[in-house]
Amino acid sequence: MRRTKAEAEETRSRIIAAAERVFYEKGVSTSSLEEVARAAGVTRGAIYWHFASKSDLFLALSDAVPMPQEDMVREDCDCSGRDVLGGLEEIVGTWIGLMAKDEQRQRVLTILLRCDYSGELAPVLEKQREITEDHDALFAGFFRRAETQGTLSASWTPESATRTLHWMVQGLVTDWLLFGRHFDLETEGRAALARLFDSFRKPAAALVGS
Amino acid sequence: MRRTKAEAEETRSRIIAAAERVFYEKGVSTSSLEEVARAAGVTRGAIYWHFASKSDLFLALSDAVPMPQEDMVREDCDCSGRDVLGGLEEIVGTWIGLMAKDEQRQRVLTILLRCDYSGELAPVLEKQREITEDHDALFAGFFRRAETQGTLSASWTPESATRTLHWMVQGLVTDWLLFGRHFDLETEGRAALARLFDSFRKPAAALVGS
DNA sequence: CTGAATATACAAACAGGTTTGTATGTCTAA
DNA sequence: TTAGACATACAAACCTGTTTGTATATTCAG
Repeated sequence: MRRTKAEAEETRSRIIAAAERVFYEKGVSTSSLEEVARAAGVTRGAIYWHFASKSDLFLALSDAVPMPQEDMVREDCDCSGRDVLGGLEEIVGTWIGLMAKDEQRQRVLTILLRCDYSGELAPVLEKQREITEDHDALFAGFFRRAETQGTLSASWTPESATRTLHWMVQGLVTDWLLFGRHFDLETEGRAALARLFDSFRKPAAALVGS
Repeated sequence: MRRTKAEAEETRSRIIAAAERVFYEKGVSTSSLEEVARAAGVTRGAIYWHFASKSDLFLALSDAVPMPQEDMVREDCDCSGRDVLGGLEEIVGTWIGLMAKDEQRQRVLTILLRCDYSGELAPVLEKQREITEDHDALFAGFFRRAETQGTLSASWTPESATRTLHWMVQGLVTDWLLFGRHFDLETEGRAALARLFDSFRKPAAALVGS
């Protein structure tokens, strides 16, 4: 019965994959480790060998997929050039496109959105909060640079712009994931982004009075 | 032990109030009916007399507080006058102010945001979805009227404006409720609304070039 | 290189607590 | 008296965490 290390690692990922399916279909709090085990073709013994508890497994699952800002951070330096706002818009738009295609990420994010964080899962929520803070700090940096450049409209502050952008993207994705993907995420998302960033930008005085 | 009708009705509402406290503190899935009963000063027998099950109690709790659009709908006809966009902004702003003050509503909404809708609670989510749809339809009506009036900026359609407004308000309130009310809801909310509606409105050509 | 010793990677069984739903008892307002 | 409004008691279903068993990889002495 003893498996090789490679095989053990494979059962571990099989368990995570099974948890993804089961949690996605039945919700985290309502599904038992027995169900996950069956879906993975193992017994609860295997799960308890690889993970300390259900919340530990849940944590591993949420770690298995990169969070938004981890994707976006990479692009940070690329667009520090001239058009800061355009660069940020492109970064966010790219991420939305990524989400629209990656079904695994959609499932995991859906699980994270639906689950009840009270009790054992509280630390996961805390982690989410920290991630969000880093995320916002990164965005605020962009807007501050735009402000310095003079390209940010006077009616926005870097902080308010960050928050509004954050809220809109979160609302967009939440709406799409929780309510049955009833619109085209990338198209709608990019269009909404374009309009929002249009309001971020200083009005081009030259074009007025045509 | 037999109570009068008025007393029984009071027991019922005591149970709901207790459920509100317990669910808010411990989360829906992690708290038992025994805990709710203790918090209400009764036994589970009383709960099972008034409610068929835990999800039934949960449903009653979510019905106990009016949902956003039920507040806003009342104001519908008042502002159908001249400044449609200003009227809508005022309606939403008023509702945000209402939320900022009503602690019961804050708790119930927080419970609804945190809980795991998979399984027994699925019908509640469906209800939420329908409410949201009505809500959006109402808002879209405003924007259509604004479009007819010619006050809606050409870069927005009634639908896109509705969605963006929806996402922003939802993001605003979610952020505020789930992450410890770390900013002033009414101030930030009204400011964000003002900026968003500023971008909804047609640019005032007369003011340019001063 | 080889076989014994040991650690691994699970399966299976066990013990225990919790929670749910229900059935029944009981007191009292109507 | 009777039906309503509970309290109490009970049974059954889960689910979790732990323990035990065990076949097999690894490892390491010789």
